[in-house]
Amino acid sequence: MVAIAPFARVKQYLKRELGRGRYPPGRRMPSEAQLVERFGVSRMTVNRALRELQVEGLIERRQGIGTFAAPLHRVSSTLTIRDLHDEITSRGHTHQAVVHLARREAASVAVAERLGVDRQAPVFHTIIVHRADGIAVQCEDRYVNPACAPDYLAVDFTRITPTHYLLDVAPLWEAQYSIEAGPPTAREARLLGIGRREPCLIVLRRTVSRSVPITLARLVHPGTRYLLHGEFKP
Amino acid sequence: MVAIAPFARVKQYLKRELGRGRYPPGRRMPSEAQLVERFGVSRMTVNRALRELQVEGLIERRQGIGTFAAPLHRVSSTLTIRDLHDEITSRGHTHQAVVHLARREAASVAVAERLGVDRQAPVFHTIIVHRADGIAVQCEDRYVNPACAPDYLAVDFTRITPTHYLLDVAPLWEAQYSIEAGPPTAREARLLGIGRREPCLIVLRRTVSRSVPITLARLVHPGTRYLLHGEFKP
DNA sequence: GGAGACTACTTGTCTAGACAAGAATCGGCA
DNA sequence: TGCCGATTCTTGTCTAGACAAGTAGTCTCC
Repeated sequence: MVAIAPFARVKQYLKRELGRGRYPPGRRMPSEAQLVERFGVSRMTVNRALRELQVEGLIERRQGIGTFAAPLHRVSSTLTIRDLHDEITSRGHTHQAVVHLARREAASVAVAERLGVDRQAPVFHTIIVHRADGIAVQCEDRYVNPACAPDYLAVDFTRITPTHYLLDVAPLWEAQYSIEAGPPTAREARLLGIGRREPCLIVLRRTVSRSVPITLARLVHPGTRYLLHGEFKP
Repeated sequence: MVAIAPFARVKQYLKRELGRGRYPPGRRMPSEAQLVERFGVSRMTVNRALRELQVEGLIERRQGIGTFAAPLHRVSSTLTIRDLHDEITSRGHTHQAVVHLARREAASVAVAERLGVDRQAPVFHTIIVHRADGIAVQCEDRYVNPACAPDYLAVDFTRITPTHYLLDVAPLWEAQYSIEAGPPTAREARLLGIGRREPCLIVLRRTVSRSVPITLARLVHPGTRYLLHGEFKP
């Protein structure tokens, strides 16, 4: 396809017009029929262009009403969370994991509730510090539901990260996460080799597969040694 | 459409099989022709299902070769950054903005470089503290390229947030951002009414519209009063 | 043995037409 | 006036067929 595909041409045109401010948020955009006529393509082609723009959040469509420029006052981008091992090694650094705890425990009330198990039921608990070129960049404190990964404790976490292993065991999942800044706990500060008052980026993540909670993770990164970054591209 | 649409049925089936681990990463998946036969639908319908799964990152497709289960060792979600005003008021809180600085300045070397203007060229600089129910939740330190928004300083920022205004002036843009934890500057601590050692969530954002840098922003949130949250849904 | 043509299979895309369903408008009728 | 149905416009979806283009294997001919 040396020339640009028709559906892409329609898309490009509409994007450019949106970028020029021709369609401010809420303004009605051309209907499919109008675009069919203007570009001399079939309706399916126009429909695909519009559907993709809708997925990208640039327009809103309502059956029976029409197509409208989306209010761009929220902007979204895909945030990719990669396996930490990949992330470190792909930048040419060496990754090393030190296991400080890996055992079966009785679930506390808070853990039991969020992990969907009974109070005092056995759960797996690991604490692993990840280092890039010898420098501690993450303290990973994780609880795992044994029902989902019965062999979790047998994994050699110096070679396979928990994230990686859990993705193999439970391929598709959903997760809720929050990102905040805060101080490390005393133990985390000691394991990371930082001061107790040093600001840390703390990610809390709860992972669910087919309605069954799999794992709770608290990922603590020393603020000066780690940052999330990303890019928006409408 | 009371019954589920055919393309969604195909999608759902493949998602379920992926979730059950039937197609581990890299495994070949059924071809379009096979799915057409199995579901008794047209190829366009199957194609749409597969295309959407591809966009969601669940499968990889290569022309001439076939369709394959994607390696799920990176997981992505859409991170939505909303206008702070919307975010606060939509939760039933009141939003208040206090302008602490709004003036024209000569660009420093660092600002000039990142904003794509000459050194010492005039740029706009605003410092605004945003409060939710009277509590400071963000200190917004922003530089704006005058070429993109000549009337920037005339805006009443107690009523319209800079983000909102800039989105109106330059509708479509790209942004790079980074999120880290760190201490506030002395001035930020004073403006936010927090201690100098209190951990803060710091977002740095650079926004570009059609290759022209628009604005640089440093958004500082007291760690205990703000958190980003989100959700992955494959 | 090697090179090139041929074939089969894959995904990528487009077309013209069709029906369904949601929403607004207009006309007629009580 | 007020209500109800018909019409029209919109998006949502599906179909059957078509051609293009990338890949891999096979077959033939030199």
